[in-house]
Order: sequence, then C-alpha cells, then structure tokens
Amino acid sequence: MKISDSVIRRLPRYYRQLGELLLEDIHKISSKELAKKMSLTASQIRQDFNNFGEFGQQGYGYNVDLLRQEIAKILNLHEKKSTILIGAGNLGTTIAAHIDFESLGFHLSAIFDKNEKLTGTLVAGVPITHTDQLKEFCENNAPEAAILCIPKDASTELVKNLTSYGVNSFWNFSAYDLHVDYPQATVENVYLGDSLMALSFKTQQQDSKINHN
Amino acid sequence: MKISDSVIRRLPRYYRQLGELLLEDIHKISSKELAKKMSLTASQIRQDFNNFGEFGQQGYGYNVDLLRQEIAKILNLHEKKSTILIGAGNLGTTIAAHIDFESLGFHLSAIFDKNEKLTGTLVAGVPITHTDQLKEFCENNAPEAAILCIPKDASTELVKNLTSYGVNSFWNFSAYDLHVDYPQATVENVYLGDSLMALSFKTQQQDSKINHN
DNA sequence: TAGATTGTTAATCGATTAACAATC
DNA sequence: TAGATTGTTAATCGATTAACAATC
Repeated sequence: MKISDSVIRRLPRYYRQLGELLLEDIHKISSKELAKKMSLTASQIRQDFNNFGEFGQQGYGYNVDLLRQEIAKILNLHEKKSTILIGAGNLGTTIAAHIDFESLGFHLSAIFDKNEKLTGTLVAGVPITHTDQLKEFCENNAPEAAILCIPKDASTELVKNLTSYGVNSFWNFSAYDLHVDYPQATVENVYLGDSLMALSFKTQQQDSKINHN
Repeated sequence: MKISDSVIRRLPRYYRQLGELLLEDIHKISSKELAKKMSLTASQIRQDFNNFGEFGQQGYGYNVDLLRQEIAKILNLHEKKSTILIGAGNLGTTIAAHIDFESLGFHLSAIFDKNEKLTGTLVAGVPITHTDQLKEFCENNAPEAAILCIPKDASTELVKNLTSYGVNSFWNFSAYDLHVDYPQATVENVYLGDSLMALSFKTQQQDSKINHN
C-alpha cells in the first residue's frame, strides 16, 4: 500500500510523543488524548495507524509501550543501517556528534573528508578517513546510507559515485534540491534555510493578523 | 487570506530555485519549465503565485529576477529581524556559523550561554553573552526572534520568559514539540531526528518495492 | 452489563489538476 | 496576426473528519 507523505511525516512524531509519555510513566492512551497532545484529531490518528495494522483495543485505547514498539518496527528503527558521513566541516562534525544514530535506525560507520590534515581525527568516536578511500571502503563495507555535508557543487558528482558503489539512501544537507536518477535511491533533503524563511513568512502573517485586530 | 502550509513550504523552494536560475543566467521561465525543474505541475505553480498577485505575463512567462524579488517580499526577507541564539553548544555554534541570516531575513544580534567560561568568545563574529543578561538585553534591544539550541528540559521555562520579554518568533532545535500558548507567537520546530526516521522508513519502503519486482 | 473506544465506512473538505478564456 | 502562456474557473483527487457498528 502507498503511504502518503503526510502520514510518513507524522510517524516520527508519534514515536517521539509516545517516548515522552513513557518518561512520564504513562502506559495507556486513547486516540482522543493523544490527539489533544499532538494537535491532531482522534480520527486522523486512528486512520494513520490503520494503514499498518490494529494496535489498539476497543474500549481501552492503546498500550503506549506496545504502540511505540510497533511504530519503531514500521519506521525500521531496529535495522541499524550502516552509514557514512561525507564532509567533516562545521556542519558535518556537529551532525556526527549531535544525532543519536543508534536510536534512529542507523550506525555511523565512517566519516570522510578531503582535507588530509583531518585524516585520523576522531569525531564522535569515529576516525576521519580521506575521501580517496571512499570507493574501497564502500566495496568492503557496503554502507547503505550517506550523509552529505559538503558544498552544493561537489554533491552531484559524489552522489553519482556513491550510487555506483551501492549507496542508495541520502540525507542531504548540501542546501540544494538533490535529485537522484537511480530509481532505487531515496533522498531526504534538509534545508535549514527553508525552515527559517518559513518562520519569516509565518511571523509576518502573525504580525499582520494582530495589527488588523 | 489564509495561506495553506503546503504553499508556505513551497515558497522557499521557489525562492531558491529562482536563485539557481539566475546563477545560470536564465532570466525568463514559464510555469511549465519551472514545474519540470521542481517536480511540480504548472497549474500548481500558477495557483501558488496567484495567492499573492499576478507576477507573470501572458504568452511570455515569468521574469526570473522580478519573480524572485516578489517572493522575497512575500517571505519578508528584506526586513532583517533581530535575532538571538540561545545555547552556544555544538549545535548552536554551528547554526550561528552556518546559516546566512542576512540573506534569509534575519540578523543575529546576540548569542547567549549559561557557561561563564564562554562569555565573550566570538562565534560567527558575535560575542557570547551570559544568560543572566538575557532580560536586560531584550529590554534594550527588543529582538524579535530566538533560536533555541538548548536541551529540551530548559526550553519550556526559557520560552515563557522570552515571550514575556516580547520575543515571539522561535526557531526551535530542542528536539521536542514546542507548543507556545501565547497567540502572537510563531514557532518553527526543526527535528533532525524526525527527518532521519523518515529516511529510514522511505528506504525500507523502497527496498521492499524493489524486492517485489 | 454499561461505558468506552477502537477499527472502518461514509461524508466533507481542501489541495491539486485540468481546462480555457484572456492577452501578451 | 498566430502562438504561447498566463490567470482563473471548474473538475478531480486525496486527505481529513464524522459517524457508527463492533467489541473490549
């Protein structure tokens, strides 16, 4: 079945929210209560879940622990996908250090940078390897995913190479619309700038609303 | 008029894409051509623009420079909103250094951190101020936006204070669903983890599709 | 059992797509 | 003028919401 992008975007939110509930020692929740917490509707939540199975119990609601595990399965968080990060600059090192890959379904196997001076330096416990070794590493270790923290111009060529080495998941921070031809590839583009522009727009909208009242 | 979230999310993409076109010295484009480049439909693009005005010319298309300027106006990129960043840790300093605030409609006025050892250190040309000074700074400088790069637990209290100091735009990296009660507040939550989980899901979906063929 | 809440079907709403007159 | 392409109205599609029987 085809899962819509709207649903895909809500799945991680459910997963996070259920984690929060467990921290508060809440182990049972109804779609109505969850809806209130997440600014959704109970119908929407039940529709979302019913894309994947029946996780609740009539008259009772949902078991938080169980539901969270089910969503983890749906998101495939248990299969730790071997991942390489390319570009150990400011952004790259921060991503490496800041993201909890293991709990998100990934494992950071290697970090590459073309700057020889950085070779061997540890970032988040992973030594930086020179980009020259990229092909060999991929042939030996078959990483599934790559995180791109390199300038825009370098990305196109690199992605072409990486797909030929068998990498087909891309988490792209290069601030441009990465479009990969290979049909088996999956790309998740992150544009922090877009998010900030959206904030600019929404703030302005909010201001004008207030001034008109 | 109420602008839907779908449209808001596309506006920065248009802005970026038009910038790319200018770099390639392309100054004229039709909705059809733009649609192809952005994987949208020509109708959708024209509908989007017509929320805000008439920017094209029948029989010709759109002037890229002009259209880009119009979208900049719509996004309010020209009004440089005074902004403070809170939390000069790994993520905070990277955001400060990596984001081109000026071209996105913001101006980074100050960076705050509670660690006294960091006070005075320059990050992206801006000296770190101790959090004790936050209230005073806001009273004197009236920043409009705040970027939150602090742990989740500290956020709720901080946001409460900031709203009382008149800050009502929040760019939140604290990895939790920031929900601000104040009706005049605008929040843009960034969850890098959600994005990575979405990649995990989409990759799995892609894999199963390929295996079924 | 009675009350609650799910799973699921039906109705509604809004966003996307198609069509076409207006016009450059 | 003829061709192209917009702006805009109408049709379609898909997502959200409402309703309710099933059932715990």
